[in-house]
Amino acid sequence: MAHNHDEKLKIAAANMPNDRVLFELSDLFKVFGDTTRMKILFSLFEGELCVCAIAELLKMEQSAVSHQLKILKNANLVSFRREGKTNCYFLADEHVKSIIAQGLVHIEEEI
Amino acid sequence: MAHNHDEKLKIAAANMPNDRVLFELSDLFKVFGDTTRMKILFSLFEGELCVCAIAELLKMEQSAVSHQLKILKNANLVSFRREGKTNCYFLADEHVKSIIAQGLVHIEEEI
DNA sequence: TTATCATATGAATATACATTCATATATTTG
DNA sequence: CAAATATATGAATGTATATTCATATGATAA
Repeated sequence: MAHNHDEKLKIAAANMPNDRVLFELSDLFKVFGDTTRMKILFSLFEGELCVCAIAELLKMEQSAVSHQLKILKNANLVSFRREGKTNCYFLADEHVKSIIAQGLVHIEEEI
Repeated sequence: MAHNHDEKLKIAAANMPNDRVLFELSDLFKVFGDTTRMKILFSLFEGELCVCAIAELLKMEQSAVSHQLKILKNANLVSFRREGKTNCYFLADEHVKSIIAQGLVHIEEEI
């Protein structure tokens, strides 16, 4: 036990969210932390798209896109509706854009 | 080439950010996507802390904390100042809180 | 029903990464 | 200077995960 910082530690500890919140928060951001998923989200900014359209746009295999869409769906970032043989995916709500917008502000401020 | 979705694809493609932005964005969110780093960020919400204080608070090895602080520093989420033998880390700017706040809004809205 | 199209999914693989361990660096104190 | 303290860092390891491949499911059309 080296130098003392009990006061500051108490304050920091008192303001630390519980584990559930910490896990859910980092799990949420983890979903944004992948280029493929980020591309998928941006592709849905202007409206819904079916899986094969996304795959064509990103030049990726349909399977890979489906796997990532599942992750996005589990995180409540996208939803979909069935239309005949296709599944049309769309952004689940406006938070998605808000969160990305905050990220954009940050990266655009680096000199 | 199955059914047609050229119109929607054009719109989506036109609004897709360039690769640099996509990479920087997902790289930024990736940094938030880890429980340890999230804890470190929250521990700095009320003010600066030295490395050993963070390690003590999180009950983690100093080395692990240092490694994660480096990642946070590279992402411009934290800065530090030298004070004698210790390094005092603090949040780099208010974006950090804004981004986390947006994430909190999202996870708290799940029913 | 059979064939086709659109999507989902399990298993396998390759890569990314968080933590640990050992050690290096830097500052202060004796 | 040597010893102690605070931190940083490279290498190794184990785990998480993105993609691919093969295949299953589900809907429509012939």
